[in-house]
Amino acid sequence: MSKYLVFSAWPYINSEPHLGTLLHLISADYYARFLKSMGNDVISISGSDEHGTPIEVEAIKQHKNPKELTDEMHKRILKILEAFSVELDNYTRTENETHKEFVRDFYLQLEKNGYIFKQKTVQLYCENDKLFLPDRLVTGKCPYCGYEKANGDQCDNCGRLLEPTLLIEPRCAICGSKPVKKETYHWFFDLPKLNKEILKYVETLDENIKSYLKSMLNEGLKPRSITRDNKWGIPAPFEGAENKTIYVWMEAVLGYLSGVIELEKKIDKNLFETFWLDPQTTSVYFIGKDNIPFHAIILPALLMASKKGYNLPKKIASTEFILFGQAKFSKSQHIGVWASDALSVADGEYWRYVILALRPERGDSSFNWQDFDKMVNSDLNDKVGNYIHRVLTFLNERFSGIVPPQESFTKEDEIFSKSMMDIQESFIKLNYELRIKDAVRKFIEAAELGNQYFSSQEPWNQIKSNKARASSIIYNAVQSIAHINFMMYPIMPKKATKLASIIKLEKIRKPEKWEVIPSGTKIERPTPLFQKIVIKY
RNA sequence: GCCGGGGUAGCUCAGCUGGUUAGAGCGCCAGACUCAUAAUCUGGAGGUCGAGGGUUCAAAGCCCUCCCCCGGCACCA
Repeated sequence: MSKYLVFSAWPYINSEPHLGTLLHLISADYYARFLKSMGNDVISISGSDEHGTPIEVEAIKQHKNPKELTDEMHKRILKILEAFSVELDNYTRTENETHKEFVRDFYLQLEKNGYIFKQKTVQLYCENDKLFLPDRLVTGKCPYCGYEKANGDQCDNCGRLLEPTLLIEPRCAICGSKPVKKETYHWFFDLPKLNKEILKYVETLDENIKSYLKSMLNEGLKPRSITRDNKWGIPAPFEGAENKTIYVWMEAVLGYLSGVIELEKKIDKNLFETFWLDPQTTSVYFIGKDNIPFHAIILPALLMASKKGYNLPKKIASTEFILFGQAKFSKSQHIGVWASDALSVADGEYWRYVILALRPERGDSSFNWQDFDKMVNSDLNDKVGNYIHRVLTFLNERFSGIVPPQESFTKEDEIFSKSMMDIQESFIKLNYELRIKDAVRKFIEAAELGNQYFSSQEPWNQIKSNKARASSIIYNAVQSIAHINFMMYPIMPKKATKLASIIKLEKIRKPEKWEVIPSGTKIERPTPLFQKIVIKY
């Protein structure tokens, strides 16, 4: 038994999450469940990331104050997570008091340790909206190509990187008025001071993570600003920073720590020290590739600078993007699948399977409705669902639902049970290697194997002439369902729990041997676990 | 521009420390079976592995050139 901290990137809740956001939450939930079913000691954490300018902007658009907006959004997310069976040990939000307090103390500690300094900067300010404008919220004419709608950070027409101050006729992207240049002070995290340690740490990470960081590390680490001039956020605790907040990114990542403290308070157990400070703990972060620099450089650097001995991220399970057909998910162009749309088409657990089976672990993967149809109706319903159903129905019809004894053990039975155990073992191994997509495939393979065995052994013929043989076949088939149930659990926990109750399993744990359900067990009459769905596309 | 990832059967992808006739799933075609939600099982067709050159006894895999797609390049979360 080992200790694990399982994290999902915190969704930024300025809008409804789409499949890409759900991917990390579902992956983390999947992984935490897998680890628990293996008997490990696991804490899983995530939460709503709710501060910062984009939320303020969204609130202005909706004529609300930011807190109202995020209260609403957080509630919506909780419902969505429930619908997708995501039950982390603590799904919280960055507005919680424990978090805010932890962040303030944390940065004061960093200041004390000499990693914070103050510097003057010039930024564009919108007097109408009373906001310092992030680069992206400034539009204007591109100085290179003359494109009228260039953003402050990049021109979408010619692709060149820009500075907002370079734009000709800059405008506030929110109200369109002309921003003014304004001097301000900001506090910076002295990243270069940790250059050596970071380089050493990065060496411990996977190759693909390293390659993402290459250009950043080659250029050398630069100080990173940690304050912002907006209102909606955690007040910066530094002297003279009264009107400033902590930059959302720099505080949201600390939620991985504060989330454990908050959980600890709720259940009154010493979790924070035993997990965050014990080097034996393995931490796993499920994030998108866009988040790699923050989790592989900034977060570890912050943890180092605190000098508290916190565990640095051990495994960063980053994924590429899920594309919608050929196109990237896009809010503005309404490309993609959003949580509530997804739920109106199919049960959240079907989506869990589809999302995990598509997990873009190597390259971008693309989603289309034809494949979705096939995955739900063929993989889930026809292969897995029908295998379970045909076996349990046969058991009910011919054996009154009582698991028969194993009266013979043929060569075929041996091959079948061994192959099933092998599949289970590789399922486990792949999961520990974080090759979740392949592990999920094993679950389907298990059902295929079951169908092959059942079809080739023909218990419906055997029962006419050789009831003892039929007994053994059904006995083996029932055992295989228990193994499939174990693999199903992290993928579709509610379905698996329902199945477990049908086959009279109290707890879903890794089966150590072939027999899980002893002869003589009375099994309920099954109802189909899955239904086909009709999709119009 | 710089860095990185990708371009493999109709579709989604695996294979990529070079080595038997390039794989899987779906789709398609044919057959088997009837316990089961017309579900399942078996077999088959189908690819000049983005283009061109090179290294090698041997390349999808290594090197060079080029084309296409995607992402990052730090105050966007």
